[in-house]
Amino acid sequence: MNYELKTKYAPNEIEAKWYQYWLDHKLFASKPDGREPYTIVIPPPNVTGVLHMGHMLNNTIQDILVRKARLDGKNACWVPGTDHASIATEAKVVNKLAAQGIRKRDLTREQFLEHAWDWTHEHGGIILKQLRRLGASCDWDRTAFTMDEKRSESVLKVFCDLYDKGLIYRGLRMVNWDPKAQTVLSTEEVIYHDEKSHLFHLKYYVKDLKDIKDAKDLIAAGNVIHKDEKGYYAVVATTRPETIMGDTAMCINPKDPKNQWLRGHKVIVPLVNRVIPVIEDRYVDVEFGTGCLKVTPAHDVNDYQLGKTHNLETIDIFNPDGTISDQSPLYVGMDRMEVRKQISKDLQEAGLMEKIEDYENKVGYSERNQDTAVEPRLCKQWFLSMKHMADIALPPVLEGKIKFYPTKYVTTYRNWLENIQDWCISRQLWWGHRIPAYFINGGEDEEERFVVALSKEDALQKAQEKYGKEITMDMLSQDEDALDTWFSSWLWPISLFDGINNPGNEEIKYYYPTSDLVTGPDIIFFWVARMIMAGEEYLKDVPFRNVYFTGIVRDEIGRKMSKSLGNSPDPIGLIEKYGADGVRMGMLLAAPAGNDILFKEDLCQQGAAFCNKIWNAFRLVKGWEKADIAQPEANQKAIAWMQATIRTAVAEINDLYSKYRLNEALMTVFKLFTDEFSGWYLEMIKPAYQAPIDTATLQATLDIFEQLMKIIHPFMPFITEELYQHIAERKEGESIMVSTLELAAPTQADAQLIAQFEHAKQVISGVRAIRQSKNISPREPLKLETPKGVDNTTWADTIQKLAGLSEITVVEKKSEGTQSFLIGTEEYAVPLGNLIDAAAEIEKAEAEIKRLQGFMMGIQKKLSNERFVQNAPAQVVELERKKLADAESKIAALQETIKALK
RNA sequence: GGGCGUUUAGCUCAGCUGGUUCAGAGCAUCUGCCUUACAAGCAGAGGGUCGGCGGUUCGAAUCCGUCAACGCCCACCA
Repeated sequence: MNYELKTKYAPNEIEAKWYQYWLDHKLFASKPDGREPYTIVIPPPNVTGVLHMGHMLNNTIQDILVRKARLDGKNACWVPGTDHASIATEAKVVNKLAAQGIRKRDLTREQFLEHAWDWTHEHGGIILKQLRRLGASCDWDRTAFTMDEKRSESVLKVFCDLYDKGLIYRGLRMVNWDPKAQTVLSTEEVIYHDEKSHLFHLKYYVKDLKDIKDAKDLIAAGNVIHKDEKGYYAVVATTRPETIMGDTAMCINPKDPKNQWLRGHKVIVPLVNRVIPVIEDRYVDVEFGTGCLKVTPAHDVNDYQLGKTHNLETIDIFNPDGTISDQSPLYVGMDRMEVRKQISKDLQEAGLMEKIEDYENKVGYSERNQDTAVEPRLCKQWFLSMKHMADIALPPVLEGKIKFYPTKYVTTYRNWLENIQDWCISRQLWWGHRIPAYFINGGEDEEERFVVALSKEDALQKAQEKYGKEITMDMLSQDEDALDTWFSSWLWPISLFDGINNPGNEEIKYYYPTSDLVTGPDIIFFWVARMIMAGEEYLKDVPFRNVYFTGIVRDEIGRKMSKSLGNSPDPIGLIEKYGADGVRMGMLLAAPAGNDILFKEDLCQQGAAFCNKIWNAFRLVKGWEKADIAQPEANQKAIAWMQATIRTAVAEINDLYSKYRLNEALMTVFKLFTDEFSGWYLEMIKPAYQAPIDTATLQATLDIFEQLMKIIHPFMPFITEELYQHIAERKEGESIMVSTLELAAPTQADAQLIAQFEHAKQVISGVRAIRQSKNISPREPLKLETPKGVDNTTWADTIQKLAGLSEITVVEKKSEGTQSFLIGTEEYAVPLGNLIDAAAEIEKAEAEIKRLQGFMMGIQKKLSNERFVQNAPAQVVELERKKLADAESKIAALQETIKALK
């Protein structure tokens, strides 16, 4: 074993080497067996995406959990894959084609899909390659894609099944339209932003109203009547003047005293000159604006409702791309946003604008495409009825069959499910799963005549059964639309194990339900909730037992990381700079469970420093010469203490894992290695310069080191593998990854041992503090006087070694010329002769006495309070008395010191 | 407009069902050390009226009320 250990840890080659080793030996692979399964399905990233910091955090956490499960002896299976991300990917392909001068509309569906697949093959999976750099221990042989054969088949089967169950229907609804992508979106895909805009007050002249005879009475009754030289008019406040071409009514509240005078009249739409009725509906808010609402049934959800109840005409004035259609008498072909500016001008010039106010309102944008406002649009789409889904998805979360971390998301989940709307699942896109519905061409109602079937052959059969034998294959044409991406993602935990196509197969039985899902709270509705629905619907069981919601990765001043801000570091660059282990630690240190993470690059530096620490600790141990000499008792004790410390820390770490408090677990691991092992243990057993170490201690230390590597391994897989391989001779294919760590639970004796050594640490630190304050070199030996009546022997050798003492003596009374320190009420003294600065010491002692006196006063006050003594538990009262007594004896000791100094 | 969450050291956060000298950790800061594993290090030190106010209690960072600031989610008010 001739490994060369350099003084600095160099992660790059080591990481590449071990990742390849793991791959070569298929150490990430999982097959069903007798062990307990531990399953995670990756939240599939967009197939053509690149790794960003959010992925780094998310996948680091998953890898930690998976590696920990392996070390715990479970059969861990982490299934990777990618999502076809229909809108995002289609947009990318459209843009790429546009750059080449090709327009989507000039291509056939088949031609376009060919381009899309080319793009997917070219860029697809880059992100999965990047995950390998991070150390992700996915079972790559299982890599799936939401549009591969098995997943596609699953999606179509589920669609047909839900249609047959009557849960999927096709209907005309007011939906959210993205004019740029030219597709509908589900309500969840619309993000609302506050926007500074204007409230335009438009004049709608009242038709054929020359004079109001009882105007005085009306005004007295509270009416607000507008009139100018051109006649009487109503004022309508709107943020969207460009939609007036679609106005088919004006609405007032029947109870609104201001607008009683308008009842039964007709008004004239400004510029358009269309005559529309004044209708009455209690929906209208009397307080808003003038209480007059323009009604545009084709372009507003509420107006659509009004249109339905009042039987109004619907005029769709927009083309799918957001330009004005020829249904409008004006501005045909102009973009809606341009029209808003233009019509505002035109209205003002025509004297039809009463005023313009500044106004802040919310405007919906596509979640995928944040520069184009979503347009409400009336069209026919496919929907999944959600009532049933909500009913089956709510109980498992409320009853705790699925646990959310942090738990606050249970409320969010519940609120959403209790107010759920039907899910619009069709998209006017080509990149995706094409809806398996076939329309029967010909006839007036061809839009209404369709069948849903897995294949065209099945469709024909169904069509003939439903509509008659005269239907032929030629008459069938498949729906042009594709399904919402999430309609495939929601099956992910099932379809990865082929549970739809092949129900009850060995894999789905073994791996499902999966164990943990690690994802962001932003997709709780899109994905998490819907997976629960699909799981309950198709397997009658939850898809996962725990959901850990990570925070959003922000920069150090709290801004969300984004491409446009340029505040997102390149993850691969970070890995190259600090090593994957360093970056993993850096990410996690900043990631308190359930909070957003404020990422700072220094944290990676801290991670890299920890690697170096581990590396050098190993160099030390590896450099020792062993000799066949007796094991000193102090070493035996040190080993026992270190083992007790490890058992205790591991118990704590396991508890933190179980609560997904991984950052705290990592911190505990870090302190265990840095402080306890490197800072104390190694110093305790370290042989004198060039002296050999006894075999027993060396072996025990290597064993401890190996345990520590296993404890650290989930967090830092690479360096721990490297050192695991150095610690002992390993066979080809052996790996820390598939080793196990079995430790007994900490005992009472462990706790005692640890407490005992904590005391010894305080003695050592006390002496060191004196050295520091007196500027005494650590190499200059000192003496220590310890009080009688305490255990001065157990750790005497160690104290002597680490505090640099030549002797420890037990004294009745400390000698002259010493500087002392207190541990509890015990006084320890270091003889320093003329190094003592009496005046300074006295001053310090007096200050401490003063502090203690104040402390005592507080306690005395408490104790003299009868109600405290009567009501507080005896233990608490007793404790206060002890505090008082302790403080008293401390003061006595200090006074003694002062006296001696004088 | 509704709901949820946060507020503890310069920064990021722990402090469970009120009571162990309970005010903590890591980082940062300051001081001293190139002590042959590590200066990517070691040793030591300083630093907070626990967001404000009020209440419950013998006792509150912890429970209750209220106010403030910040953040998130949901909602059809033009």
